[in-house]
Amino acid sequence: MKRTTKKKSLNPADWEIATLDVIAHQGVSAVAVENIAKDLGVTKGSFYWHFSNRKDLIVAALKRWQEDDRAVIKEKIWSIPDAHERLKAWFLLSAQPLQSHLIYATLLADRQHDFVAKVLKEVTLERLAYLQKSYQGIGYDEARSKQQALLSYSVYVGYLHMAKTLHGKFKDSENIENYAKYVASQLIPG
Amino acid sequence: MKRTTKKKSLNPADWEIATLDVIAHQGVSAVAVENIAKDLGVTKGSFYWHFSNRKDLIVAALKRWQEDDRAVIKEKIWSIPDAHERLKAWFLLSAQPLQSHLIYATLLADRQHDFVAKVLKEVTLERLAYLQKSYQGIGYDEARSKQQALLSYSVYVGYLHMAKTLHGKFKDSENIENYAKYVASQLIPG
DNA sequence: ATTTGTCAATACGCATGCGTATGGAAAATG
DNA sequence: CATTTTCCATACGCATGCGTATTGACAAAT
Repeated sequence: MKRTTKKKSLNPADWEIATLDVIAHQGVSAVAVENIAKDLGVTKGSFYWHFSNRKDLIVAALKRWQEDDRAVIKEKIWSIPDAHERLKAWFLLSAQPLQSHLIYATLLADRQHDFVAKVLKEVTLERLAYLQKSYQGIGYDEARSKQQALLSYSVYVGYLHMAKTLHGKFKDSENIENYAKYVASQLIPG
Repeated sequence: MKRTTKKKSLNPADWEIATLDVIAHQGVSAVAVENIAKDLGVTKGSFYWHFSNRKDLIVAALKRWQEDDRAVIKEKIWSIPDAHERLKAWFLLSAQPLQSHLIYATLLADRQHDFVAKVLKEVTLERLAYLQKSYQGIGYDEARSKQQALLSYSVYVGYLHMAKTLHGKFKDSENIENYAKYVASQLIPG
């Protein structure tokens, strides 16, 4: 995955983006300084000018992911005023092949590292909170909307893994579309 | 985690069990020959007498897990004749703190290794099949029971991750019991 | 034009962890 | 008993990958 060398000089963001690419497809433990350097067309001499060590790189990359994800949710989900429609939009978004989902799925895998666990917990709680709020918006009381949010979010997480585990028996978009509709019909009343 | 030295000599099964313990709590990539040897109170000189290499050990351990899990399902789930009750029993079993679930969750994480992916796919398809069969047993047609099985199984997988990710905000068994009942009520008709 | 700052190449040290080679002790076998 | 088998310890080679040290090239500033 060589980059087109349109820029003469790298900045931290370049490294973070390349790192997220590795995380999305191979997981955190596959983040190797020298390999990413090769992807970027340089050697690690460059890396240690921009970052102090490997952990710093990963933390910075995850922060970037977290912020980007937050922005997408804000724009694509919270812009929808009606709670019912908002929930439907969320389920639809969840089934879309975005890198953000891949990253989330691999982070679930690499929880051993405490800095991963930290980000993961933050993101998860945040997402549960807005799901819960949406369910309250369609009339569920607090306790029920909490449970329902957890249930719906579990479906999301589970789906991510199913998609990876069963790839081949699953990926054709016809079925996915169907399934997404079915899930929404089961988890959103009315 | 030192073993009580009641036995003078080790066999492959001892290594496999110790390996599953590591996998359950730290993942496949944490399986290090020398560490497990230390857990068992020997050195790796012993290991390479019983196994040819690290991969063989992991594959053997996973095979053991797969067979044990199959046995549990056969005994605790398929022994129930009524499909409705059987599904309820499955949801209950899923919420129980068994090592088998931990292992499954970490395997989802360590899919990079193709031998892990292989086992994972087998087990998942098998479980989906019996879930589907149970849903057909309560009257769902084939297409619907397939989707419903996928949905229910996603909830299971998602729950495993939620439990780990949110541990602390989640673990008290009162809530888990409640949540399990709620999930069952949502995913089993009647 | 010289100096300074920015970015990168190369070479090295070092830890980890797999696999091998070899030898030894204890138990089974004759 | 002697000898073979079984099981394990020790010591080594080797690859990978992180981090450091040193040097260099090119651009911007003065």
